[in-house]
Amino acid sequence: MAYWLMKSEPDVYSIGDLERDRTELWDGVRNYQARNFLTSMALGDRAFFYHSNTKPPGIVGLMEIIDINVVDPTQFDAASKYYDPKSPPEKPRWYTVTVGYLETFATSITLDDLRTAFSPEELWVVRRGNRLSVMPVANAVAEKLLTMARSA
DNA sequence: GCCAACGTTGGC
DNA sequence: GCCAACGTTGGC
Repeated sequence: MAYWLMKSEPDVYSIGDLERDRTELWDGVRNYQARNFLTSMALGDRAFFYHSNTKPPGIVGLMEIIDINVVDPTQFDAASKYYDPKSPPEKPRWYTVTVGYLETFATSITLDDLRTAFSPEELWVVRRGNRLSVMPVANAVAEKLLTMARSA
């Protein structure tokens, strides 16, 4: 089982929204590196939910990957802000996953906490200028994150 | 294929 | 609201 980190702005979609909805199709990723990580995911993988563009940014909960290789429907929706007119319907450009809610951490792990605990090499989200919205998390790092989340 | 212009992300 | 980082686009 692999671990990942997935970002969302809480004003757009938050861990509270996922707790209410229970499952969610993770649409709108329009970056090839992030998409390649999405298509690398396996059923049962876990993903840390990261709140970006908020105060304070940080990891707020845990999700499970419950469906994989899902064609992102918003790429064909002309009314969507994620519409991609260059994506051929017979060979869609953008794939994603469906996530399921697992837990909201009693205390979120802020970006400051992450910088204290991990190097930029260990955890990509603490890299300067990092804009990737989906990234892998090494198992050893994931286990430490879970310990941090549950010992607070 | 290069690279300047542009747009977006996301911390602060 | 600002701006650094950086991916994408498009002219050549």
